Amino acid sequence: MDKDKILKALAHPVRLEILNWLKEPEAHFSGQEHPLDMGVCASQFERCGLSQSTVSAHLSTLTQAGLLSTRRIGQWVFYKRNEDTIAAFLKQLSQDL
Amino acid sequence: MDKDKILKALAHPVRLEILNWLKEPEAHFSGQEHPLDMGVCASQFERCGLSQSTVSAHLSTLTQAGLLSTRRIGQWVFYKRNEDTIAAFLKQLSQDL
DNA sequence: TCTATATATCGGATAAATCCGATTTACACT
DNA sequence: AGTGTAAATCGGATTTATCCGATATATAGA
Repeated sequence: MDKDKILKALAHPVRLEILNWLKEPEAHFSGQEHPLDMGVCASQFERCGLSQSTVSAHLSTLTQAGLLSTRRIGQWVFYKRNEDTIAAFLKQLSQDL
Repeated sequence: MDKDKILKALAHPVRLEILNWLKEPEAHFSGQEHPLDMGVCASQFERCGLSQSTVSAHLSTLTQAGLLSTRRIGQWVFYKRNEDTIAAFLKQLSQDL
């Protein structure tokens, strides 16, 4: 749990938005072809208005920070929030900050 | 309370360190000439190893984000944590994140 | 008013982050 | 093997952040 890395990952509005969308996948990604319990497909996040490569980089930043977990199924990669890490981070921040 | 601004302000280890030092001024700034209940004098933070101008900029970033409050007394500027904003930020982050 | 000290701001160099289009890699299906 | 789709990576342009030394501003006191 790298606090500095997580804080850097959170310091961008689009990445915050992605995390926020993933709190309620049903509310934001109901149109997805695949069942939502697999996670949300990477391409779905291009709705933020950025290019595929940029979105991929943001997803990577969040994943590297431990905030998202990924699962490849076939040619797709599905993303979910890593609630354990998020909770641990919030707990530590509440103590440290 | 600008959450994005605060997250950006927290995304630097030196600024986190400054906030951390200010949690216990007695423990870290006992050598200060002025009474600590005024706050901690700006120059004290140069112990992070950065130049005066850079430290001033970091303090400004934290202040602009609302995380620090300042008080000028004579030629000195004293800094304190703004616990209200910090608590409000943590509360909102716990809800939003 | 002159000098000394503390802090803020300016100018500019370097480093890091952000973004895109193009390419590569990974996988599925003929 | 060959094609199609999804995602990651590369190369490079632009922007933003970080940092310093030098200068400007603010205050204190002789």
